[in-house]
Amino acid sequence: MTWTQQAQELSGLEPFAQKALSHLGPMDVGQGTVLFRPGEPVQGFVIVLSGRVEVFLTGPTGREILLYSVEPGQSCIQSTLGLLGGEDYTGEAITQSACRIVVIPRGVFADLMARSDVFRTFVFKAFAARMQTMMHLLEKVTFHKVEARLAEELVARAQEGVVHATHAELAVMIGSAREVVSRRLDALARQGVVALDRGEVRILQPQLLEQLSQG
Amino acid sequence: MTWTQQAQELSGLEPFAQKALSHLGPMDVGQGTVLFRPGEPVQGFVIVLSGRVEVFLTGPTGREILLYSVEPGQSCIQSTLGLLGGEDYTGEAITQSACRIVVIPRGVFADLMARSDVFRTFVFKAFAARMQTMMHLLEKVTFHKVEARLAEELVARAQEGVVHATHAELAVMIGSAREVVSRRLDALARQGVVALDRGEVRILQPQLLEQLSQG
DNA sequence: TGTGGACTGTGATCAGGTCACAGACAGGGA
DNA sequence: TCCCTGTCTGTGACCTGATCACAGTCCACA
Repeated sequence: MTWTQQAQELSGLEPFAQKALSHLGPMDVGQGTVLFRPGEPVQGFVIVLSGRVEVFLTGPTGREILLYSVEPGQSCIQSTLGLLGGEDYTGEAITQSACRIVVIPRGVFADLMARSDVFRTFVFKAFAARMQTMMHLLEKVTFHKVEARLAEELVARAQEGVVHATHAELAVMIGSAREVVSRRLDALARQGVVALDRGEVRILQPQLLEQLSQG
Repeated sequence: MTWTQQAQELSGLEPFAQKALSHLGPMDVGQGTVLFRPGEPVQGFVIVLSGRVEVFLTGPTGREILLYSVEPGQSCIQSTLGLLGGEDYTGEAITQSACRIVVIPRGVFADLMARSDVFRTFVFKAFAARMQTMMHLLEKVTFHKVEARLAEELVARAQEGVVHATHAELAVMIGSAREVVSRRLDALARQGVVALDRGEVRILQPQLLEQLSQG
């Protein structure tokens, strides 16, 4: 079985497309690897088979915001921008865990876009989804308060009622500053909504948090 | 001559695609018309032949931010999101002047995407460009100061050294509040960088403004 | 045991968003 | 001509959030 079967959305690929892709070997990259940086020319279209890649935008002061994370079976749409418009990356992609990825070079990408319905749909849907995500992110950053964004992020990231992340990491996720997150968390803790520990936030009142995330 | 020749990027369309599109009549809409609102289902793919359409994001408090404006020959990519991912609009599109537009319905759109290289490239490039714009917007709103954003906008909007816009309109363009813009403009005026009048800003020192826009 | 590095807490300061309201100006009607 | 109304602009007060400058605090590892 080739790697194309690992990505559900690509498992229905036409035989000729399967063949074109089967030549490309998946590559393994360790945690913390920088897949691309702002300003770099685009190498190819990236698909993540396992692990997770996070894409950040970095401001001139060094502050960062998480644009989106790429889960297994998804593609890193940033790379498409360059392939289509010829523009360089604006974001920075870092593997959040050890990852297995496939890089589809320009030529193969263009060919498949022209000939494979399945591949084209895959790319387009991913594109549309990311665009939607970006719009929502913009909306949140522009109009929502830090408290609401933080509450939403905590709810979203919780696994069995616990979020494993430092205040600095949470700040990046919601596009704020570490100190601000610390103070907000402190306030939430004093209200008994969460309990704090080094590197983790335990959610005590999920429904209240949910409510706060609405604004 | 059909309307497809009016949009440069579409003038090289394959004959069969030309034919498919020629059935669609352009329609004229007056200034201030709302083409779509957040939450509405997507009707089709919109191309602007003449005039200008502006797409806004509106916050719960009523504050707005200009996402992008659609110039003649460009398409409104918002509409593609729905056609691909099935999601509703999140933005609001308003004609900024009297416009002539074409709406390509779902079926025709899907067909052309599959069969016409030129059309597909057109859509994709537009998609990539908007995505890039959105990234830059997000970057500006998140990391840049109001002064820099305002300066940039003034430089970009100036026609013969004059920007015709109210403070409230400028605020929407840069995603800030009217009062803040008023105060900033006031400061710039006191420094002799601009001169203010009801509904217009005259730029006195463009090079200084340019400099401010860098941060 | 202590030491460096990562994580968290805290006060001060400034930019910017929001509210409330006061003028200022333009155009139209009496 | 004068008033009236709606739009545009100016201003003070107040609060949130970003930034800076530290001071603790905890952990891992030598």
